[in-house]
Amino acid sequence: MNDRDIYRQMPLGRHFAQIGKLYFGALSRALDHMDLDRYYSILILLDKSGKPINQQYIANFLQIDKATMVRVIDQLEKQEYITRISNPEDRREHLIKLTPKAALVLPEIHATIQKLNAVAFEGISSEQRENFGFVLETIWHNLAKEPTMPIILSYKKHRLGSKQE
Amino acid sequence: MNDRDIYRQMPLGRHFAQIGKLYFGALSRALDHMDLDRYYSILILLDKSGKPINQQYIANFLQIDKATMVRVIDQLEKQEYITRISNPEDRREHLIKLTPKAALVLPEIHATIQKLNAVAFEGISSEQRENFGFVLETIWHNLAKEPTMPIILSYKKHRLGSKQE
DNA sequence: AAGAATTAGTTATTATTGCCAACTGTTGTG
DNA sequence: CACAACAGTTGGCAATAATAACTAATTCTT
Repeated sequence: MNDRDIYRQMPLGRHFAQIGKLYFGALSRALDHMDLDRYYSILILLDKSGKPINQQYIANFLQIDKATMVRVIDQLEKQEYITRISNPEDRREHLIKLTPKAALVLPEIHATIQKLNAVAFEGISSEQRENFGFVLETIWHNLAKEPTMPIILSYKKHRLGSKQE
Repeated sequence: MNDRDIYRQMPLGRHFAQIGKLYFGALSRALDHMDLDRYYSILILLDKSGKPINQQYIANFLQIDKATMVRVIDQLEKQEYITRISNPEDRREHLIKLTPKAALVLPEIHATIQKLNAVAFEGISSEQRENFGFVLETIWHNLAKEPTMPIILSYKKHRLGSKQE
């Protein structure tokens, strides 16, 4: 069996993981000049939601546990991309709101993602692409029903200066 | 915008990562009774290759660095799934060979993966599935050409007993 | 054929991550 | 009013994989 065939025999999840890795590597690279490490997703979520949302909601949406979320929010707040506002209607909640600084960088983030998506889908017809999206969602649904072990997933951007092979 | 629409706006890579996580969670769960933590992939690679291969080759194939590979191999060797053999033709190399114990568990691993793949693709026509595979490979190629930051990806199985939400 | 460069593998060190458990303060429920 | 449930916070921890520096074996250079 040659490499290509063996590759096809690998567990499906491995391909997803690998591609996810490639994608975030490219995205990190393209947005490297921002001090944002990763967590673009949080800003995007807030942006698209169009209204302040609390931490627990974000954590659920992004499938991160709330303790981790606290630290991410801390970081983003320190960098002045977001602010915490205590919700007067439920003082347990902290509503997270985008700052003007975030509004400034979001267009570039969106544009970069669009561009990267375009690269990813190069040579693929819009029909195929649509089908792909459908299958992706279906797989997600199918697997979400399966019993699982808790799995820790981390995408960590490495410090600069590490060599590239 | 509702959650579903927002989800669609998230970076493509996020979906891959998430699905990869689900997949490995389910796989780990299904194969929990084996003492194999993860690294099924190495056994599969060795199995499909049909011949002993050296560590560097495995590391390249699975995109793991060689230092990490040493530990994985150590672990698998201790558990007697593989053996290291010094290659007489190039004594720098250690050829990795599956043991009878590995041969014993491999059928179940393969079967479990097949079953899980079947679950994942439930409700998807073989045509769609084929198209999906094609798109996946294309995306991989497209992204592999992009400049990237080094990204550390880890899928870590958690100890038992942790609660599931 | 001797010395330099490369390669496979190893070890030690290190930074990072994101989980869990335990805690505080707030709200809802009986 | 007591008790449960919930949002957020903090500390501690286990796991991971990367880099760098090293050894031993091989190949390349001149």
